[in-house]
Amino acid sequence: MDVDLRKLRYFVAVAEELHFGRAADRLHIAQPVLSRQIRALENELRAQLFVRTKRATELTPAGRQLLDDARPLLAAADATRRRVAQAARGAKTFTIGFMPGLTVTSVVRRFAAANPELEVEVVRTTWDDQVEVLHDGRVDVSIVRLPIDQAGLVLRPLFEEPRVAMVPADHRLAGKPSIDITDLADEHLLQDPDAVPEWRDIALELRSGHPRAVPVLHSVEEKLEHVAAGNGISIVPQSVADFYHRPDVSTLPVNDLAPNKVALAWIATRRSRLIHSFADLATAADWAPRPGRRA
Amino acid sequence: MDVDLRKLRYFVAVAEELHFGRAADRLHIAQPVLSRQIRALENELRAQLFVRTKRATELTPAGRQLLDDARPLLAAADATRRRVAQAARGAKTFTIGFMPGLTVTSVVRRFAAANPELEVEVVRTTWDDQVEVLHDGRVDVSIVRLPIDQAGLVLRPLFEEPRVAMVPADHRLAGKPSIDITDLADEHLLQDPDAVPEWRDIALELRSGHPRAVPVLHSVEEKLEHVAAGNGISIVPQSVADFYHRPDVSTLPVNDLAPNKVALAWIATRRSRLIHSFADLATAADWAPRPGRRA
DNA sequence: CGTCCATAATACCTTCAGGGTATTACAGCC
DNA sequence: GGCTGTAATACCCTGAAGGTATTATGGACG
Repeated sequence: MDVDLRKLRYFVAVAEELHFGRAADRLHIAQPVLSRQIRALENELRAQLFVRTKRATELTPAGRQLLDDARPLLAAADATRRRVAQAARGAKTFTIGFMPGLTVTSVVRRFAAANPELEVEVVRTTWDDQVEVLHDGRVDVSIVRLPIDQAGLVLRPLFEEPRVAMVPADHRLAGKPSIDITDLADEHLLQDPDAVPEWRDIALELRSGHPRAVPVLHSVEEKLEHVAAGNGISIVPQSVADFYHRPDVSTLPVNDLAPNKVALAWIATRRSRLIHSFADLATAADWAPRPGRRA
Repeated sequence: MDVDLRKLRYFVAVAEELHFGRAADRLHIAQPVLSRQIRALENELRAQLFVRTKRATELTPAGRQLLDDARPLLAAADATRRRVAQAARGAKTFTIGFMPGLTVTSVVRRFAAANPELEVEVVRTTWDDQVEVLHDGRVDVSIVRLPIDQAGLVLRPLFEEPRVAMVPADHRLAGKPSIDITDLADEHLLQDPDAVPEWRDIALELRSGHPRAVPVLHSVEEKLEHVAAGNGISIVPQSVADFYHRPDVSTLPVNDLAPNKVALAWIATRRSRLIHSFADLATAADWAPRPGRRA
């Protein structure tokens, strides 16, 4: 009658690997078991999920539909476990995620004061997991930097802030009062080009057909390390530049760069007095960037 | 590792019945099995879900949290099954729910014309299931009458329409050009008083402390049957009155009655080109009530 | 106060799903 | 034609989920 979440997890692994053997390794089970479980799932759902040719494994339309649905479903199940565990621990906690550079202390302090029975936690997120932490229940609300995948979320805009370029201190542009985005056309950007469409559209290295590889960087610190080492430049929100200041990296205001939008996000299916009261506090708060250390 | 949806369903049954025996009956399993499964669930989650005194069964805080999460989770699982089954059937269908009185044909026709590869279905909903059909995947979008439980949904307002009173044709007020809500203070209303707060706040029968029972009515037709039989009166949106017209029931415009709001709703976690294109069509459509047959 | 009743838990059995290993079937490649 | 990579098949074993019979226990009641 009910789908089995274990089988769903198996299915997602196979759908992502498109290879039974590798998926089985990832799941730490034997390959024949996985084959059998997927077969069973297909029977239960009365739907073929994969086309297995001897040489390749592909998703059917039904499989694609299931993959779309299975991921949020599994995330919701994880979130449920987390929330129950927390409720059982007795101590009611409320966890707030936030992206680097954002200063949440004042809002958090006011929220904690208004809810003294609550244990209020904060979690620093990254680009990769700022949405994930919401879906899997690690945080109750998260202060995110747009753009994000908004599916299943409620967003409340908080403020906008300019974005600036971070270059090595000995860079030819370092020290200029401001630059145009076109000045960066022949630079190497240490992040996903889509995050800065203004640069992507003019970048020489992308037009040359030989884009340089972008290392996978999960934190601002790592990114700055690469900038300082002269491996490239980076575009970050003003507050990030202010917060993660280091002498061997210079900050440059850039004209014609759309500001970064910051919003509060939470799961649309959840309805909680606490979430709404936090949202109201956050909306009312003064998010003006603190005076930068650069000044 | 993963929670078992079967156990979750069992849990919900027990949480709703607060009685292992009755819950077991409802689930068509033996009571000891149910006791054991709930125990197992409690162990897996490392959380006590019920306090079992010899005489009563109560939810713990963790149990309440789980109940809140389990219901949408199970609904999402159902919806997944439905959508996969549909995708497997090959014929891509798009299903639109709508409440009584609403005329969706023109929008549906235009949507079907714009998506000829699609099989477009319509489903009439009721007050009870207009939200449920969205959560369990029976429809892709639904045209709902507010107020509804908006958790997990995206709403797009479409239009508003006045509400009118339906009374027996031989009622003392029948035939009046219009009445005030106060004229109905000593009438019996055949619906949930909270649906018409203007009446609830003045109703004599509610102030007397001896409210008459409201029969459980699932369709407009049943409601009108009761009205015609003289068992009470009913407040409905104008378009419902126009559509379900019968000679032994009269329609009365009522002053000081907030209009009924109609909106398009869909599941917040879903992101589909089709849903958005339907939403745009629906927003652009002319929803002005058709000329009533009463005229 | 003893008996009965209602209710959940315990004991014990049976079946079958899910895990494992060994092996086979089959397509492509050298 | 043998070799390799890949999924499926065959077969076994364990444990979870279902069932029935019974027990423990607190409340109701004569």
